[in-house]
Amino acid sequence: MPELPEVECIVLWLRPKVVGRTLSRVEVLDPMLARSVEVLPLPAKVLDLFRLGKHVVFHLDQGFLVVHLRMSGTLLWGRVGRPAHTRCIFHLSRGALFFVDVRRLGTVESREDLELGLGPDALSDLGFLRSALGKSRVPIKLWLMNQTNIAGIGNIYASEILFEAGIDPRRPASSLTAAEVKRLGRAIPQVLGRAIQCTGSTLRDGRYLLPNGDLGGYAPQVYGREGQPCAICGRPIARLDLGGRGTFLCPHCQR
DNA sequence: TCATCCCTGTGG
DNA sequence: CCACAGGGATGA
Repeated sequence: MPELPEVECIVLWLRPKVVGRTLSRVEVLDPMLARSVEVLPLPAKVLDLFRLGKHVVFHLDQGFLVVHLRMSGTLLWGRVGRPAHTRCIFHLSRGALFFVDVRRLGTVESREDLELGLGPDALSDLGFLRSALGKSRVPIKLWLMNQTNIAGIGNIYASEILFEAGIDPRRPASSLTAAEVKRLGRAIPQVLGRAIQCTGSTLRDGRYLLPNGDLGGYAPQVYGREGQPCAICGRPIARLDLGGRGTFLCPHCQR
């Protein structure tokens, strides 16, 4: 479900609620994500909460708790009762955080380090793009979605960013001209920043929510809009398959 | 570098 | 019923 903007919004919302509080218990309801949670020394103080790529990281006084929401996970703050599909509950002083995940693909792990194998964050300095892209012949959209290349971009925003940059998602990464790399470097923070300002995107299935239950307000320009008119030229948005994922573009505006 | 798989739910 | 869903690990 969540890509960089959604995870960023979740973290921004939660940070003031959890930082400084004590994590007394992690109640694992789904054995599928038990993993190394038991190893966690509790109780622990939450020193900080931050985003790393698409991961939510609790910095505890004795290590890190890393949550990955994958396709359908979300974090809901202190609701009365237990939401459907709750897989795990983080019990904090004066509050509880529910990890809800219909598809059960999400993960919770305690770690001593943060070596997650991620490339530079998509909101960091993108000066590396030019040389990095030159080394790969994979379609640019798949390159952007590979977290070891650049961290945080997923299936929605890969399509959105390439529309903003006017680049066809099928183009080999190494085929981009200097001007196109420059446009891409501008489109990435622009699209992601705009999405964060809109508190992320909630698709029709309504799975992504802010921790208080609010919906994200970002309206995609191309993602999920097959057949609808392009905002620039009015011609219909097309859909194609890249790496087994739905890919949306304006064939006229993106070259 | 690809297809396949993990899992569950929804929409056409 | 089948296609598809915001992610990523795996193995051919």
